[in-house]
Amino acid sequence: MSSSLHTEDSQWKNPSIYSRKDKSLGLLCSNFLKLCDREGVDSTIGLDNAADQLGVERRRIYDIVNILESVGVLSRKAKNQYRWNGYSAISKAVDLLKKEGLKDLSTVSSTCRNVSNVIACNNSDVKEKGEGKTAGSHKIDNRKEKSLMILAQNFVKLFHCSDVDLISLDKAASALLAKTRRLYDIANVFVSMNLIEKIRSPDNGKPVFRWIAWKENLRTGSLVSAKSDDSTRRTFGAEITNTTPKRYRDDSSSDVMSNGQVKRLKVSKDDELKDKKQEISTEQLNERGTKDFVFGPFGPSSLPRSGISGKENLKQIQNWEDLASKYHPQYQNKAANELFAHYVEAWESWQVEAANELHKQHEH
DNA sequence: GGCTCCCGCCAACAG
DNA sequence: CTGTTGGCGGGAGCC
Repeated sequence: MSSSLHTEDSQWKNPSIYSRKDKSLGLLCSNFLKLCDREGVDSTIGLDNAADQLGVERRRIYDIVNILESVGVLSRKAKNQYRWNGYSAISKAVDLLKKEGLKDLSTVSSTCRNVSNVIACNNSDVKEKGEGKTAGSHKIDNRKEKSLMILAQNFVKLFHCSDVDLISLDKAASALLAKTRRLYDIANVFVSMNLIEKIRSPDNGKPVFRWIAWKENLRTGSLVSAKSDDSTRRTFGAEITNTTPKRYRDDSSSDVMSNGQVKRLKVSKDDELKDKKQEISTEQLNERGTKDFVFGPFGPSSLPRSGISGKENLKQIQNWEDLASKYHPQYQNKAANELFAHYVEAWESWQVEAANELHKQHEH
């Protein structure tokens, strides 16, 4: 108790070493996934427990859970209870999302014209939730529309329903009528799941994201973070002493799970960036013994948009975009900025328009 | 200096 | 009402 050997050797204990990276959503997500995955079948995740195990506030768990739910790995069972669906659920969910997105595209609404806007608009229509409420047609949950889950789903659609491979958060934000800040959260989680990756635009070095899970031929995924032996995980768990002990559940912690094995792995700080997805092995995750992780029904044969040569074109166009981005800083005043914005929007618009055309005549 | 994005306030929502 | 969820943006860390 009072034996506080306060010497200067306690490096990881020194509050001045604090790095916000140690608390990033992505890292937390990795740990959370580990937590979930180690449980066998019938794994029910308790938010309190999870927060406790990971040494973070509940608030952060909500963020992660919502995003994870958007791609199906989790689903809400009850208050404070989530069910772990496994990684195999992702392809299904994404597939569905893609279908949804494409459908929305074909039924172009009046004002919504390009992919982004269609996606952004489509959640403003009715939810068709059976017949629960009698004449309960008041203003639709504005709150719900803006939820992280919906936004995350739309973000996914953006990748799968448009021809662009590289998407900057900036663009995505304006496309989805959302705040960029929120997309950072989502992107970080997806990155930690290896669904997408962040790369730099060659010219300007502006970060953009690209979908990398189960690409063309390799049908296994990624999600390396789930298990694997990569010891690049940062310290975490019960070691975060400086994590504002503000509002945790009391110590009586009824450990639902066996005992937290999420203890610190003790690794050096900077090396996680090295091994990105790079090598996506065929297995390395299905060691749980269950039928998890199948990733079957997701082939390259999607995108009915028969863009044979169009694809090439669009690739080309992307360069233009990058080019445009590069020039962005040149515009100083507001007017010019808006002009630029218009330009970008126009670019997106016509691109999609073309896709739509193909779509239509493909329909017949 | 701009890009990232953690933190936690506090308002909806559920019980 | 209390407790749970989670939008939201201030502002600080990081490049």
